Amino acid sequence: MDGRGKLLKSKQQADVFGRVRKAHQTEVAEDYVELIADLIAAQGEARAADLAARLGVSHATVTNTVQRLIGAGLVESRPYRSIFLTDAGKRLARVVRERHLIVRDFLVVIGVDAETAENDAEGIEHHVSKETLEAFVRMLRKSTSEG
Amino acid sequence: MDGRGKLLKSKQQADVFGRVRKAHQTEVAEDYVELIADLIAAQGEARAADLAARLGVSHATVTNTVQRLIGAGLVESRPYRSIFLTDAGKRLARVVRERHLIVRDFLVVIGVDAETAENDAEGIEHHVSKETLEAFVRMLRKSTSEG
DNA sequence: CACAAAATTTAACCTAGGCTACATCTTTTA
DNA sequence: TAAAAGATGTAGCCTAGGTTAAATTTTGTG
Repeated sequence: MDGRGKLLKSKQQADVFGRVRKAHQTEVAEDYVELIADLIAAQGEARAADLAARLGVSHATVTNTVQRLIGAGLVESRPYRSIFLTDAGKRLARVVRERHLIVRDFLVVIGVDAETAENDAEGIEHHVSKETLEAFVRMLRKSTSEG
Repeated sequence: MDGRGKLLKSKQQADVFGRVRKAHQTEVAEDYVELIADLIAAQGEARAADLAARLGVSHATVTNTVQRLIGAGLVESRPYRSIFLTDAGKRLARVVRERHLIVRDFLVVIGVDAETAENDAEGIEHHVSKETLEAFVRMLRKSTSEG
């Protein structure tokens, strides 16, 4: 417990915050794509109304965001029709889903209850680097081989 | 590895996303307050220019945000003078700093290198619930008593 | 002490991501 | 099949958090 030690250099610290800001910009895209994939898997299609209900936002907000995701090449949709993932969207969804499950299962393994793990994973997952995710996987494997 | 199982109920899932959105709104406040406290501790005062350099944003952005934090009762400042924390701001800074250190040290303990731990902690810390933080502390204690 | 440099404020603008209200299209059903 | 219900789109608005450029205040120095 040595505390934080000396301050980082300004530029270094600015890079850290910059990365976090950048992560924020991708979070919404990741959440939508993940949710669209889940809905398609569970119900055969993803409707804007379902997304709105599950995200807890208005359908107008969903329309806005879906337009941006179309622009980003992650999603396809024709007026008044349901929403599909492009190949890029499907790839992203797969990555996001795997990461989500790893974070959630990791939290459970260290003693967090299942519901809290699900909740916290939703916020944490977007900020977990490749290295940290690998550390999570190692812990998961260890717990499996032990228990 | 059972996957995610059935979909959550819409309302339940909306609550999860709602919590994450709410966390986002507090992140900037937490980052500023934490940084202001660090700067005061290290340099005796917190200037807008320092905040801007360390956050990697323009000084105009800092001015905007500081105005909002003043409105939120976390920060005090007179025109052209440096920035201080209110009592509420100091309390928040203490909580945020402790949580940050726990997350960072926890990541190190599970095998993440120090620099990545510092980077990821900055993003993760805002999304860690009390329960998960307690699980982190337990792991930290275990590693201390073991190693 | 005046003036240049540095810091801060202000103004005008942008995007993301929210909202409500209203218009329009689709689907269901009487 | 026509009207009601439900889903989607559109318009106009808001806040947070960014930007650059120009104005102002403070500070440091010749």
